[in-house]
Amino acid sequence: MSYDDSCPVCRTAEIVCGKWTLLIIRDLAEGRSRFCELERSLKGISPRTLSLRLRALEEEGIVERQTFPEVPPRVEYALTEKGLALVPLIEDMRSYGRRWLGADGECTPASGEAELVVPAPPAAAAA
Amino acid sequence: MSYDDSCPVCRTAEIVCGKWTLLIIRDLAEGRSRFCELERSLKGISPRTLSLRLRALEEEGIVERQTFPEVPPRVEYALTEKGLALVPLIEDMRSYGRRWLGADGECTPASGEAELVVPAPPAAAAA
DNA sequence: TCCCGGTACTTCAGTTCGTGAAGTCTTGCG
DNA sequence: CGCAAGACTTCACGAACTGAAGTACCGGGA
Repeated sequence: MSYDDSCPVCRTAEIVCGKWTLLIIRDLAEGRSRFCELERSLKGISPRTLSLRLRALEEEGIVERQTFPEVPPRVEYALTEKGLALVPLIEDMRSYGRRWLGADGECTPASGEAELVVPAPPAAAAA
Repeated sequence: MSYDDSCPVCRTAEIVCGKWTLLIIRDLAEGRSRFCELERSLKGISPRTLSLRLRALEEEGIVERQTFPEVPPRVEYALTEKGLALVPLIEDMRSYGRRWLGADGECTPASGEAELVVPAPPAAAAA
């Protein structure tokens, strides 16, 4: 891919810059998820791309895959520690999008967001 | 591109996920730069891609382009405020790369890094 | 005089990446 | 039987990215 391997920004860019990759991680940051849930949440992704991304992310050790031997087979994906470490990146993107791109949708169930980021807003800021 | 427009993460992903885009911003975060400097620093980028990215980034209001009517014509690119707001993202990527991908190179002239983060080195450093 | 080098690109042909639609495999249900 | 669910593959096509080459400009050296 011709990026410079010794540069940490390049290395991260390589992982992160496939189309949909960051969005998959954003979804998984909310909790473990199944293939078809991701497919539904990432409206517009092709199953081929989702499959490819998930596989690559698994190889990188960013997501973990767990198969259940049920009868429509069930597979769940979750972030590893290495994957969780990307969440601050996502949060930066979220605030950037809100501040500079005028995007204010939730796009994720809003459940995890508070947990993940805000430790405890100092009540003073509001006043 | 089929991303969800109301989602801030998606919107940012759209901007940021072209190959090289983040690296261009990383370079520009070190200070204004010319086309051929970027070309040299981003070893392996094709001039076409660089040109395309720079143009797109300009349209987005992330970089500013300034032309000097000199005799080999000179063009300089710099981050706007909207572009500078992406620097924390780059810094997250840098620490992620260092911590989780074992990449410890500098990849940028090392000059800017300190400038950007440290407000003013105590005069003792020079002596 | 003619060619060279530097800068900022554009054009071209070819490869890789991502897409939508459709197909695969398994078993439970009506 | 035939469809449904779930997790994918396969296929053919278009978009993105690539390397090599070309364009336009002019000053300077052989």
